[in-house]
Amino acid sequence: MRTLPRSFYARSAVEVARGLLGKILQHGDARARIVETEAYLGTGDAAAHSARGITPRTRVLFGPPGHAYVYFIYGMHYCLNVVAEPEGVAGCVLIRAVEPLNGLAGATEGPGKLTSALGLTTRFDGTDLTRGPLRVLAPNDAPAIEVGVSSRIGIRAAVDLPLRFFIEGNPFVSRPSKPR
DNA sequence: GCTATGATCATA
DNA sequence: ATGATCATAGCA
Repeated sequence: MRTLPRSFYARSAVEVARGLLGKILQHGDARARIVETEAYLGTGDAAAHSARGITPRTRVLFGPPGHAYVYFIYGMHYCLNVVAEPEGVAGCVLIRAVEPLNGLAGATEGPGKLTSALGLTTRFDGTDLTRGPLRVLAPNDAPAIEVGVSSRIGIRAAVDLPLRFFIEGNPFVSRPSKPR
């Protein structure tokens, strides 16, 4: 299996979100298939962390693509994102659900759950996904995938934008069809 | 410095 | 509907 090159990430958040479906998320020996993602745009997206400019937390969103953006939320959960767009342009993809392949304990459907199962914390914030222990790989035998689209989950702003992507029919998708 | 709030999840 | 539980951001 081949590690995705940085050029894969240097595209729009929407393209990266779709492209990430079916790819393999690897942390050490643990591997899982990405089955659900959400795109967050750098500009014109009130729901994105980057919407109000660069802060110490969001600076990685404006940096080079192919890096991890991990943040802590609700006092309990970590969320894993992948930085997209060329350097200088904000934009990221939230990994919402993965399908466990090996070396994984616990549920992985839902952003808080998968980071818990993979052992991801803010320690991985800003790490390079093209090298190091946390990577995204392209499977050798890419199965045919039907991509479903819906509005994003768990946000207040820009609820109507169709920026959530998932593998149609995959049982590990956190929410089968259209949310509220 | 202080405080409101949130890209969640499990439970009732 | 609510609670667990805390980093971040915005303001003073």
